[in-house]
Amino acid sequence: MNPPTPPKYSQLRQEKRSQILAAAQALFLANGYKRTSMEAIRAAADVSKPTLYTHYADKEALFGDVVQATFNQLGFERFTGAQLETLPIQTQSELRIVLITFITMTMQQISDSNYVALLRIVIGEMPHFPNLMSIFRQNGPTRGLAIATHFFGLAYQQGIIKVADADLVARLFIGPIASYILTDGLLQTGEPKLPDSARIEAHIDLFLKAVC
Amino acid sequence: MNPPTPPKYSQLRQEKRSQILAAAQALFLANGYKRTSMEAIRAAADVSKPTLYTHYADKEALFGDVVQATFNQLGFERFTGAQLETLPIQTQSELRIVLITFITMTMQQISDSNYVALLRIVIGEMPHFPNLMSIFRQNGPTRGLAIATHFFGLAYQQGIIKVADADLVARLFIGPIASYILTDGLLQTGEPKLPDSARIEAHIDLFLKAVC
DNA sequence: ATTACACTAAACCATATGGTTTAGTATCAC
DNA sequence: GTGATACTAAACCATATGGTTTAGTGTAAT
Repeated sequence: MNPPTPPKYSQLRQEKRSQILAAAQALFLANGYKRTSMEAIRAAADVSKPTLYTHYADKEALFGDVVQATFNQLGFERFTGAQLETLPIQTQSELRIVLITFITMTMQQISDSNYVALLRIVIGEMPHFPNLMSIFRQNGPTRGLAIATHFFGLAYQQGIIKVADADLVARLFIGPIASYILTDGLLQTGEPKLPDSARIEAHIDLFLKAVC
Repeated sequence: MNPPTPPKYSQLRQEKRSQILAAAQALFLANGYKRTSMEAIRAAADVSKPTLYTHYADKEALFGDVVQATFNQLGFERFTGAQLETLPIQTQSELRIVLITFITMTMQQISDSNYVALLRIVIGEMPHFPNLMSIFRQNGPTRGLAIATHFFGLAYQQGIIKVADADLVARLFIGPIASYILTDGLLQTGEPKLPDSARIEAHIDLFLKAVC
């Protein structure tokens, strides 16, 4: 639909746009919404104010784009529910491997400082930007919980686990991750110290002992 | 040290102070730090600006007091580590009762909208107010985790549970609570729908099956 | 060459904000 | 009644902020 080589007009234009987005992302994630001024973004993007405002109608629009773009960068799409559904799990040892993979990947995301910064800001600004909620439902921990719930529902149907209440199981499984997000990510400013693989496996084994 | 009946001077003064604190609390919790102006606080407290500034040196000082005061109102001191230590737990059924109590009380706190609002703001402002971190270590979920860790360490020593790694056990136990805080409290704007007592007991039983 | 696109610098505007100062009032203690 | 305490209303100040307007520059396409 779009011409494969767009005219050079819009080429320059898109360069500017990505400059703006990058600058805004850095500033918003570092300082939050209210503490970031459009003038600061303009300066960091090395762009004039009229240009800035031709790309984004106002501050809110730019902020929304930053949130969405940051999510996309963090790679939440890698572990989709569809992928989980098609995984051929028949035995407990296969289940164990999938769960370890899931937790390990999630922990990697948490250890990304951009992730924690984004989470922090979204939590703080959610009451003032209602549309953030829907964005988060499709990307953040809420989505992870939904995926896990669906997954454990299937696992029960296949007889791999013995507890029918999928939401309960999912919360028991996701819970420790949530605790790391809370105590080591959000409620602390330094770099989080996350569990190593041995601790992750220990957690999985405890979990399996509970639900199998 | 203080006279039992303070002079009426300071009586008026303290009235004004509590008016200021109440107004500031309502506005900060509802709108956040940056979105709340000193003028708005002054107006809501029905107080003049000079009075406001004789009570609090600046906005930050007032904010700090609001955070601390809100914590005190939420009653975090009720369930201290000392209380947990002195509880006479020898059997699994006793353990079960204590854990149910712990979770039930914690869930009640979570269901307080002031609690979620405070958590939200503290998480958002923590990078800009480093001293908030220490306040939270002594009050919030971090403290809950520390208490639980200590508790399960003792439970293991007494042979009630069979897993030695107290932090691991504590995170498995606290985790589902953290997941509720995250998905139903912080990452959503409406009133959280929390688990009923049947679900809490189901969770405890799963947990006990894992660690006993 | 002219037109349209995209940008720039810089001034401008209205409003908000944290905080201070001025001038004056009511009350309690002596 | 005099002085100290504690307040008030209102003006004031410097700065910041979101957003717009003005006037002008460079460049690709026709």
